Amino acid sequence: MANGVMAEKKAPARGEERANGRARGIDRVIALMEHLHRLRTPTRIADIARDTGTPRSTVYELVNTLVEARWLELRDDDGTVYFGPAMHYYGSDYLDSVDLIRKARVEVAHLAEMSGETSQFCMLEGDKYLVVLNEPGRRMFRISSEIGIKVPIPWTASGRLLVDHLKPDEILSFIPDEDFLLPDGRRIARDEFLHDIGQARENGYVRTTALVDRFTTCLAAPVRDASRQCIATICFVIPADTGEAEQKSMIDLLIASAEKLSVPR
Amino acid sequence: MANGVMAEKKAPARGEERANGRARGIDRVIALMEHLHRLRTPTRIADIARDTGTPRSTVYELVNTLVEARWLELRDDDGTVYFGPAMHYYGSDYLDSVDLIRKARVEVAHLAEMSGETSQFCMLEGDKYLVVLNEPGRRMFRISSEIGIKVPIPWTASGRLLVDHLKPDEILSFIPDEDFLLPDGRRIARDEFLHDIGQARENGYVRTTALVDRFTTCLAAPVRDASRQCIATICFVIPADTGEAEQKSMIDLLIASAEKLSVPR
DNA sequence: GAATGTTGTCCGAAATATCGGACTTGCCGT
DNA sequence: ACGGCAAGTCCGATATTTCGGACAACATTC
Repeated sequence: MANGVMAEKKAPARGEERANGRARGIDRVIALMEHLHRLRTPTRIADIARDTGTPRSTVYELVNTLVEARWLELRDDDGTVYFGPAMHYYGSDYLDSVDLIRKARVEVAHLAEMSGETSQFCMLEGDKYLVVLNEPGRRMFRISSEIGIKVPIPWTASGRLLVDHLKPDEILSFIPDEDFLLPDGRRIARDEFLHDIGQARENGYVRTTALVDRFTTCLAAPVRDASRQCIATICFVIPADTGEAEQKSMIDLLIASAEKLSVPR
Repeated sequence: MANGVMAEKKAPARGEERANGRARGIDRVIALMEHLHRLRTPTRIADIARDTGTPRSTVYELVNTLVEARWLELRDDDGTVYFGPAMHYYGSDYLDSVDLIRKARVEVAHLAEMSGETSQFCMLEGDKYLVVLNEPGRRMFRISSEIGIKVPIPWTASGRLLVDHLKPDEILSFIPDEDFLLPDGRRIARDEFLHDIGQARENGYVRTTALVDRFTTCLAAPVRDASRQCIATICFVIPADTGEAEQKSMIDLLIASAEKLSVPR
């Protein structure tokens, strides 16, 4: 295998499995795009075929079609493909069409510019947390964006705000058990997690340190809808050794921005 | 017709026309997405069917699939569909994967924040100009983004830089005749256009006023590759009555940013 | 330089996705 | 209340797309 890509799941087409291997082109394409998004790197066609369980001849056929439409681009001359400009155009149309996100973009950009630190706008999708907007700061100590990548709720500061409308037992049944296990093997205690959530609601913000990454602190503030439910968060991702005074003033910035995005009380 | 959408072209599937109306699902989907991007507004399914020349039952079937994959979203409860979050995720992956664009994002954001005015990053696609990145200023006097929308080269300030590696006769044969006709019916004189281009190359920037829009001025500076060819531009879109001193300092900002994005001489 | 593996193209067969049209439901104006 | 129109669902037939496998062109290894 010339590329370090591992088969992830031998994705079974999409939706329901079909008895024989045959699938619609559109379902193959959806699987292909999801696969590229998971890998987040230009990928060779043969690897796509293997890892998505799509016949090789079919992938070649579809990739040709998609490259022509600029949904995909051939990269580097090393026979890899990745997303093309059309995805950016359609994605921009989406961002502009959603009121809250359009406003959040201004806030996130402003926060990142003001502070020089990475600022994000996050929401839930199902029982997972994900980054919707990411504005790298001047420091930019994390290069690869994680936009649209699902992450377990307990791994994140924002997650502690996004479930704060649920009762403790609802929270624990909402979040899958395995999501309390951090990537480094540590396990987040359920009662501590619930305690954090109560604390966060009281404070109007949340801070976590060294959760996913040993040297990173996250600061987050809640964006609330008319019913005071937290529908999104806005946050900073900063080095853990940032001074307390600086952190305090960043929290104030966050709360002000979050307030602007929230439906007025 | 309950919606003000006009049939644009009765799009003939994609690629080559097929004798009978039958087409692949993937080609139908590509036509559908391009259609939404052209309209840039949530659209009813029946209208999509009519305007793309796709059978109604087929569109319903495909839209269901795409909504499930979050490529599309049902909007408003008024039965319209538009792009969904997946497009944003894939589009972000694209932006992050292209070196020049990733760097340009920082510059454009910075310029918009500094000046409070709308800043853009533009490139050619075929013989058309298009906006790749758009950061609205605080003023934000133009709401709808035009990201990924093809515009005739002569209509734009940046266009006068993007063709400056061609000889005069090459330029005139590169740009379609009808592209010299402005939306308001005026026609751009070819020799004036060529003169502008020469001037722009000499100055290292270009300014246009009241081209597409009577009250708008555009300032643009060239991003050049190793062979000194202009491969992109970075620009401001400002009210035409902006003071000269302010414009001058904005031009300096532009040139500095464009220089940073260019391959060093 | 033979053996082995990888990339990309091509082709015919068969399984099936697309399509047309019928049908239901709901809305609107008269 | 009624007729006309649009939205959305459903179903069977058939034109077409997917798929497997063969093949050629290169690259890599021993």
